[in-house]
Amino acid sequence: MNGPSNDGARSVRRRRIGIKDVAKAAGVSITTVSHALSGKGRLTDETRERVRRVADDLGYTPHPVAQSLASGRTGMIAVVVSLPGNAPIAFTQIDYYVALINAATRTAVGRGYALVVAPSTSGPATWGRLPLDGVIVIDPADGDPTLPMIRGRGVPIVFVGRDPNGLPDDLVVENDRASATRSVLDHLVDAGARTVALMGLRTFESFTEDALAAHTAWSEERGREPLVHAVDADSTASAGEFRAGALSLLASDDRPDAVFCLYERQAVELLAAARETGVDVPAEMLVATIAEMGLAASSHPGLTTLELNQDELGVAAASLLIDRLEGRPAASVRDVPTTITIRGSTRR
Amino acid sequence: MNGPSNDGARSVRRRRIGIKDVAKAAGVSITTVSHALSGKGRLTDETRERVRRVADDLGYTPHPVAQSLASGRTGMIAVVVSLPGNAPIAFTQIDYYVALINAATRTAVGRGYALVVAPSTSGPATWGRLPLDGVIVIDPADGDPTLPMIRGRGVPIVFVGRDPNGLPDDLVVENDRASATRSVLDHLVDAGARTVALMGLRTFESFTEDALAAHTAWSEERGREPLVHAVDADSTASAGEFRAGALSLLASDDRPDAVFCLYERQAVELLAAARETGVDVPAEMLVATIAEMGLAASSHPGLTTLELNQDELGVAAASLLIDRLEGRPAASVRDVPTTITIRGSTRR
DNA sequence: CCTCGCTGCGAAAGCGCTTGCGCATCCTGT
DNA sequence: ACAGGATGCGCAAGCGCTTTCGCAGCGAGG
Repeated sequence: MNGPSNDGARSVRRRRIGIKDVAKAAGVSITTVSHALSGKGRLTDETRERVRRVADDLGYTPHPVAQSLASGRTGMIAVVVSLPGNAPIAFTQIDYYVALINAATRTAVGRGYALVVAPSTSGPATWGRLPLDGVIVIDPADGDPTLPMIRGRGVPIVFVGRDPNGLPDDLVVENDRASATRSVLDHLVDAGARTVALMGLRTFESFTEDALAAHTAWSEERGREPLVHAVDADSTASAGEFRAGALSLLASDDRPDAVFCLYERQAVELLAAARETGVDVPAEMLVATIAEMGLAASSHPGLTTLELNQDELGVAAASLLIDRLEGRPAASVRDVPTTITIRGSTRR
Repeated sequence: MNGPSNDGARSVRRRRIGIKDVAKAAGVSITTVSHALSGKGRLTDETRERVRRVADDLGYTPHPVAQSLASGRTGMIAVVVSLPGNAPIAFTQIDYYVALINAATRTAVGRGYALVVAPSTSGPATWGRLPLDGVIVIDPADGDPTLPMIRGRGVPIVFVGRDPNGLPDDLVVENDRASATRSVLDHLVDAGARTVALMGLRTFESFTEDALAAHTAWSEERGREPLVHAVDADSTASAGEFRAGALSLLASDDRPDAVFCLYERQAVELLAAARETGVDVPAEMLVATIAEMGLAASSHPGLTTLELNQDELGVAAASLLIDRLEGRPAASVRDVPTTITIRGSTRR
């Protein structure tokens, strides 16, 4: 912590030391300095090493902005969660997003990129200024006003989950929702269910739509009427709305004996509502949901969950984007497998 | 969305349109375009307006990197939470940080800056590349290896909470912890407490130290031995460690009849431990803590909390930094008041 | 009629780096 | 001994903007 201090008069503001200073000190050209530090060019190991040492001694760090302008690459990628701004819950509260972003961050840093998290509510002030090589958009929502801004940047984008209004050649990382949904429904039947309902939200995201379609097809294959109970709200739904939806399901005439909730908070409220109205889970009703918030393990009974494998999604998204940035060929769509974690809510 | 498409061969990758294109299209020099768009220089309103329209029509957006290099300002500030990397809990889980950062983001964006959140674990890859005008460091921790890196950038820094190893002229936004601590202790006495203990952690942060000192002084003024019960862990403590500390406090010979916990999770565990060992809160023991995680309102009984007013801290931090960046004179330290929210845990 | 100040605009010099290419020098094979 | 390639390094042209400064043109004051 005791840097150089014998710099004569107390420096009003010491000029940043640049590549020219290093060149002068090492007695070489700036080209050579640049090459020495970047590992490019043709230099003897001795020169390379000497330049590096001089640079270190001087405490030289390249000016990132100049570097970016000259090279055309910034080494920065942004990740944004496309949640409605008025959501009663920030994406930081949702384990699913946090884990996914952490995994993406580790991957990006490991490959020499910095990853910044942009607030979902960022406007042009952010999207216009950020010097980005690429963007990861998580759960692109229909009608999100920031999506056109991001697309307008003209940088490569990887979507985690398909953009409902996207182009066919978008780069996408996602789960195979159809088969994931079917695997849950199958599990419920295996666990003894006769009628399996799907609980979602009225305003469908692409995600919800896929699950719905899969449920419909699955039901029809079994010659059953698809039983869907959609709560009248979008994904910004409050606990109260979920609770009301749960109570209405429990009170309905054709109450199903198994429910697959597409939202974890929905399942939690269903559990609470069931306890309140004296419906026993899992004896009278099986409940499964998708792991999002990390609430499933600690609810009573524990909730069987469909795991989307966020870590793998995050790694895949970052890898796909960086491969693309570096011109490496890669498939434009990557499917990440899902798994089911069985807990008390579907164990009789 | 239907840009010019008569560019001969199908554009392999359409060249970004730059200031030169706008200048050509508007029949002026690039200087004039720059001036027109930035509102500087001497131009007739008519020219200004015309250039703006042309720029819009062409869909021109200035290249942020070039802009930064030329102007020397990037319009970006970073915020980082200085939490140990091995913390069992991410800062995104802590309401206090999330609210603070949100407030800072709103303030920054409102003043034309983009604010990026850097992972606390970021290394040189991030800190070297990010083109930053300034940094906000939240809760600088003693020995955090990223702090020197950030200081090394040479950009202005605002600390939320004082850096234990900081310089006297650091820009700091903080609460007056001494008086805040005293106000809580006073409240506990008002609520009927006779002996008030302070529960903290063995490895002290500057925050903890201030509270400790205040508690000691306060106790001595009342002619009492200061009762401190420090849990043997740092702020990365797990629930189990907090629980063990709580049990040991409850079992001690000179069990206090009021406790001020410096960490909210600590208070939650104390409540649980008290229930378990048959100590009634608030009848036999009053408990107060600092609002961090948003758990206080929903515990049983509700926890009386000291509110640090995160929103105001965030706004103040961003404002202070930006004032400094823009050369506006400002005090280097800003105190944000605290408030106490009284709940069941101190209401007899 | 000449000077002066003001107005509207553009030329050009950077900002601090990266990189294509050219120029010596040296080594190798014949 | 000499051509030809390999090697080590530097020149200079950018990257796309901002900003200083200078240059005309013009109206007004003396």
